[in-house]
Amino acid sequence: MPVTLKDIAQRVGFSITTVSRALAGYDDVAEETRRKIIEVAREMGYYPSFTARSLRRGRTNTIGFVIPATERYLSDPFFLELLSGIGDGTAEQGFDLLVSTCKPLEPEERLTYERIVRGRRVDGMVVARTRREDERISYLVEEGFPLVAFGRTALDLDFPYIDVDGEDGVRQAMEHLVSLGHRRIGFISPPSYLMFTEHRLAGYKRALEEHDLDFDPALIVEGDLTQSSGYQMMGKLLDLDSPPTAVVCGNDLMALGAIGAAQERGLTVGRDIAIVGFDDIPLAEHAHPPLTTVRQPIYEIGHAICGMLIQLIQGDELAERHIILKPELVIRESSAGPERR
Amino acid sequence: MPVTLKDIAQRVGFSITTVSRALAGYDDVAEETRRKIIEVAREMGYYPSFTARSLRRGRTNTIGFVIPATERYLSDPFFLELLSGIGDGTAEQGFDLLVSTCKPLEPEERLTYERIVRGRRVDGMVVARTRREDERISYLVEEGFPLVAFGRTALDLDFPYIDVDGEDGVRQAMEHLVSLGHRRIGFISPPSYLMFTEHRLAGYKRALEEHDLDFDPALIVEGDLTQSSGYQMMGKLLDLDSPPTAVVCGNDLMALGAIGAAQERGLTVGRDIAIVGFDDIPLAEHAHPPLTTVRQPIYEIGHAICGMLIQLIQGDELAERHIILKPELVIRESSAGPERR
DNA sequence: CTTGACATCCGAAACGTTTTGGGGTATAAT
DNA sequence: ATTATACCCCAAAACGTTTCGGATGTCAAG
Repeated sequence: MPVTLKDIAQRVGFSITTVSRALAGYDDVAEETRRKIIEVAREMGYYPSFTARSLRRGRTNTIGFVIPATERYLSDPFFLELLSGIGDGTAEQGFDLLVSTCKPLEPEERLTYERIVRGRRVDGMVVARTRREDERISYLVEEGFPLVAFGRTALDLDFPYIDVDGEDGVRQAMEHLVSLGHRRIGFISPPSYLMFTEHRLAGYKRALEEHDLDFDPALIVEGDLTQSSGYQMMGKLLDLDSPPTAVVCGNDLMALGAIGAAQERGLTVGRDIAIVGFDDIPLAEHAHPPLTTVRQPIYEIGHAICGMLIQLIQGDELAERHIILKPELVIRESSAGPERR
Repeated sequence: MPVTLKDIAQRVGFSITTVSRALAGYDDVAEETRRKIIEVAREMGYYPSFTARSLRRGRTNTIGFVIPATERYLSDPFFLELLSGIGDGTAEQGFDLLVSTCKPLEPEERLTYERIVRGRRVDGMVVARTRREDERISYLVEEGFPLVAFGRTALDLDFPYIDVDGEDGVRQAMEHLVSLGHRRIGFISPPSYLMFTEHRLAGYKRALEEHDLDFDPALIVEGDLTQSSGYQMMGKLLDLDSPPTAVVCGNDLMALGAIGAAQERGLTVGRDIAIVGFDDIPLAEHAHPPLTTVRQPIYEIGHAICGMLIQLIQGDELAERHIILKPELVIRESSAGPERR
């Protein structure tokens, strides 16, 4: 029972074409007629049918985003912040956002993408948490489907992305720790299949080299980006015969877990041990102690990705197809020198 | 250039109708023909057009969810968990999920709903964080649009919802604190326009009465559900001439902020002061100290809401239109008696 | 009086699917 | 030989837009 163009046409006594063109603002309809049509349309509560319009135009004005949910209880605020950046970006341009969640790396992930892409459900996709060999990206590129990614890959494919220079970020964190006097610095790494792991690890290693510090494999442990894995991995590091005096974590959530583990062993974080995160999620600032971390502007990146994607969809050329942002070290109280001990 | 039924029809030499019916599994097409059609369809990579199908069927197989984002940097893991519950629920039933974010209470919120509902963009809506006079719900009910809410309202309207018994939850928390020996208990309230605030506050007041404790308005402060407001409000409580020995918070995020504020003043949470949250987000368990909180099964509720909504959309009757779940108090280390001081 | 220009309007096709209401052709029953 | 009965197939309409290519009427210029 929704009102259609036909209903309006009948009521005003003009054709469907004229009604459509009047509402669309074409200049080949008389002012008088347009006024009348607009009035009746409003009066009858007309609202164009999204599906009919999409079918005709061959565009859905919708973009898709599949959240790679590693756990059942998706908890990383990273995604929420990214989501709100993307959401605001789409809304501003009159687009909608289709969201799915899907476990990464599983065959069902491919099916999710196929369903969305092949069904022409959306006009473009956002891909986040890129992987070294990212099947999602190779699939989309192969299909010639518009996408913009948050992150790079190791693939030899050209696709538009925004990324943060993780190597530089971790290097900054390391500089900071070294300047505080730390010599044994641990690293709680993200899963190795993720592309940014490689960058962050490279930053860690480069900083060691630059300061002539030994590389000790025992100081590198791999978590899965959850708080509880940060907690566990920190436990492992602290149980070493010669534990680190500072630890850099692959993301803030793991850093929060690491803080918990350290505190549980009676250590005062920021005095007895330094802990640094990555992301600067809202929780970091208000953690206890406030977390020193490498800030990446997640919301802004989501917003910018949206802008690029919509440009692509509209057939425009992108001014920059590859954007790499420098992150910023935010020093708070979770990091301090070992000498205070 | 996507493959359509027409393309297949041309290739196999049957009509579009027959191709459609073969693929849809009707029994009035010969086995031999069906085999052939299915084979060719797969070979050509046929995938039905979502828009065409939606237009014809008058259904989009999509449900909508507008996240009421109070801040720019949406950070409450509550929504992420709810989102994954809803997302999994929709995916399981072959539905899609359309997500928007919108500041609550602003006129633009109404427009967002209108755009989605009037454009017949989705088949039903999920409404979360219900308010006392919830304009979103009155609008949807008025339009006769399918919805299921997470939470009740003060409106005299019948609509399906799932809610958690917040009064009972806070009462349980209070029982726990009183049994530990606390007599001055503070309450960091959620914003008063939210419906669940009323319930949780009622639980607080009822517990006071049941234990003949004085009601002191100074012990009630109102936050906005963010961590930083929890931090600020806790500061206010601790600055009182006679500060509380225990504090119940309207949600976990505020509780985490409250913990930070207490610790900053040199208090050991769980010994010098007891703090209790509400929600049991993943962060709560791994907080330092682990947070005593009232658990509501957010993911499961999201999942169940989805199930109800899809039933409604399919025209089925709901077994239960109003579900109220009892929450469960999870006792961890952030709460202990005042006597240890 | 014809021509052209301009201002308004509209029929019909198209987007890709689903469904309705048959139609044709065998084979089996009468 | 006729009728019934499966069985298999299809044309056409419909969902609600947008757009292409005119059609019509008016009026001024030639």
